[in-house]
Amino acid sequence: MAGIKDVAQAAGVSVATVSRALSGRGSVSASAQEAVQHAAAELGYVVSSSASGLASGRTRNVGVLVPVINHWFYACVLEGISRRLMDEGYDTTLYQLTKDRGQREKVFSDFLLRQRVDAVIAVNVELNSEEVQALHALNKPLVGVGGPLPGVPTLHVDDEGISSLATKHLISLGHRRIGFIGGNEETDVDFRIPSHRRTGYEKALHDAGIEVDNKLCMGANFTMPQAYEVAKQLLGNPAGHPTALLAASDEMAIGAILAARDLGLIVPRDLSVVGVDNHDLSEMFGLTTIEQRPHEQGELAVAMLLRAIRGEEPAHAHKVDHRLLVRSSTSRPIDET
Amino acid sequence: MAGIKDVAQAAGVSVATVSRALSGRGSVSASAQEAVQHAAAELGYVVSSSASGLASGRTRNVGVLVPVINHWFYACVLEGISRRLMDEGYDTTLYQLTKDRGQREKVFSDFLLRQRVDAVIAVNVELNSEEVQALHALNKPLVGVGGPLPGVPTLHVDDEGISSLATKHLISLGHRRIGFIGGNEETDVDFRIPSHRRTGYEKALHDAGIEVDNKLCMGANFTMPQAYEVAKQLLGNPAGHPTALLAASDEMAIGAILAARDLGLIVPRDLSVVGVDNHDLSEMFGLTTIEQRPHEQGELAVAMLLRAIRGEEPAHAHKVDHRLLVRSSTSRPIDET
DNA sequence: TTGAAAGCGCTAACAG
DNA sequence: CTGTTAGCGCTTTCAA
Repeated sequence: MAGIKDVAQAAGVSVATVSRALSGRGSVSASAQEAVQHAAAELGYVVSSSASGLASGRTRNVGVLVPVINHWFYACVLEGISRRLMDEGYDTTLYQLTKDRGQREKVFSDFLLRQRVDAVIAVNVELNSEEVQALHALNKPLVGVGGPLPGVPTLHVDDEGISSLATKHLISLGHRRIGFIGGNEETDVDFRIPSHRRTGYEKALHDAGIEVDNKLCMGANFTMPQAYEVAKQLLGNPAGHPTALLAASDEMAIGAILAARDLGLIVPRDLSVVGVDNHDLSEMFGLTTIEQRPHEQGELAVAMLLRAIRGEEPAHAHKVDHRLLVRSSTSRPIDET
Repeated sequence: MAGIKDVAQAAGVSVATVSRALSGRGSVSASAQEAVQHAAAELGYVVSSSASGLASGRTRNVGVLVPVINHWFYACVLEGISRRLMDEGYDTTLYQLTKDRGQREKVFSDFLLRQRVDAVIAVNVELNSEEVQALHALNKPLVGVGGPLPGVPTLHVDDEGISSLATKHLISLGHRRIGFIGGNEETDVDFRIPSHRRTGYEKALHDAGIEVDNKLCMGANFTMPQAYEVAKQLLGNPAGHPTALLAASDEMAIGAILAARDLGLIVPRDLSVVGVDNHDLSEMFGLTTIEQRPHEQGELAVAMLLRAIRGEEPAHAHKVDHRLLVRSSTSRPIDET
């Protein structure tokens, strides 16, 4: 392993100049710059992150906190984050937080605080103020994705606006009996995303003078299989089923479509379905949905973080755009006159 | 930030003793051990990974190379890896390799070589011998998941055996015209997993004295939507369709089931379908499949790596078990006598 | 713009 | 079992 000294020697300059030339900090003459670059390439020299980190306090590494990886949203955000970070020459260190309190404390005390990272991105993990404080005290910038964190710049979609928009789409088509498949306690722990989505749904109904019917609202765990089960109950009700259904995620919406099919209902003739996400599978099912772009959210989070790391004006909480994508799973309800 | 000196002072011992007590290397009296532990907890002391890494050459960090994250298999493997690594006190640093050659070289020259990691796990990325050499030269243990790497301990399922088993299952039910949905050039780049799966399928047919019919073999990109399209072509053929279908992944198998349904075919009456994976969605579709457990593969890979890091006898290439899970998507073919 | 030199915080001989 | 001390390889004053 070539060290900085070897490069200095080969380039005929001091180690200080090599350091400056390679890091871009401090000024270096064009000739020295060139010589160093050349020598470094020749020797295959790469700075040691430990040594550089120890001396400078900067690690060029960002910690990313996620609750799960095997889930469309998180995987996409993660891809966006790691891609952008790599472009900027940063490493991505992954911390998967489980429900286990002990493990979570350990992540904070043993992992994050061991100074391996310059900054942290929390994806849908609700940090308590102590945790936020701890990072703050270490002067580690923190950006949140997916839910507002007190005093932390955060990136998130407008969950209420999303479900309100979806509901309005159905109402504007003429639907009055609109069902809702949201989250359950289990999925509502961190940011109450399901709750917010339900609120938007209810608001839109209210605004249209439609009463909320709790019997039309079901909870599931954001997976296709569970939404399938739940939708079957909703749609199989002999007292009559809703003419439209809003699901808090595309995967659940697809589960509902499959449930409808298995009951012999034609979508959208007998049932309109709207989801949220614009998941990779939604096009295949002709699913009308509200698009959110998790990759972009990840990339934006990195951009915000870099500003903070570089000490530029801190970006503030920030809503991510969403838009209605109308496909073939929604239409006017059957005229029952 | 409390440093090792503060702890030493508080515990009334030398920094060397603190280091020994906290790292478990070298012997420390019970009383000193206790005093150090106490002082460290009191002061909220955590070793600086940069300083420790610089002094010892060990970083307690493992680099993981993956081609994508947003895919069931990779996400599961990643979850398994990061969970086990965290249990062992290691961090997980993620490197997402794109097809871009330049970026890939950069990962090697700039990222891995900057000594941030103690070892590397490559998940379905085919490293060339130079890359393997580079890691070897740096004395960084390397473990592969998902494909044999020359001279590298690797964990992988027996792709040929898997598809052979699946095919035999169909043959034993009485099927003779068995279609196959495999990968395409795009998905075959790294380890030719699709090719191996096709080979197993063909072998099983041969063994049963059935000729391979290329018209029954289609390629797709391992996604549900594309498999849906491809299956439609296969099943819609007016000259007659196969009575059974083997897909190289569960997602593709589900795409085929949906295609069959949309053509009015009943699974398994008119068409038996087998997949590979035991994906989260497979149960919901009653899909008969060959199970592979990616979480376990990730965990096993970590175990192998830790042996190498600790200098124990190197684990060798290793096949992961698979098993046939019969559900309701396969049955005897209709008796057409 | 450059070089000399003092650390960064820890580990690992080494000596006791 | 414990303390002393010399680095680990770089960054960053400081002075030139």
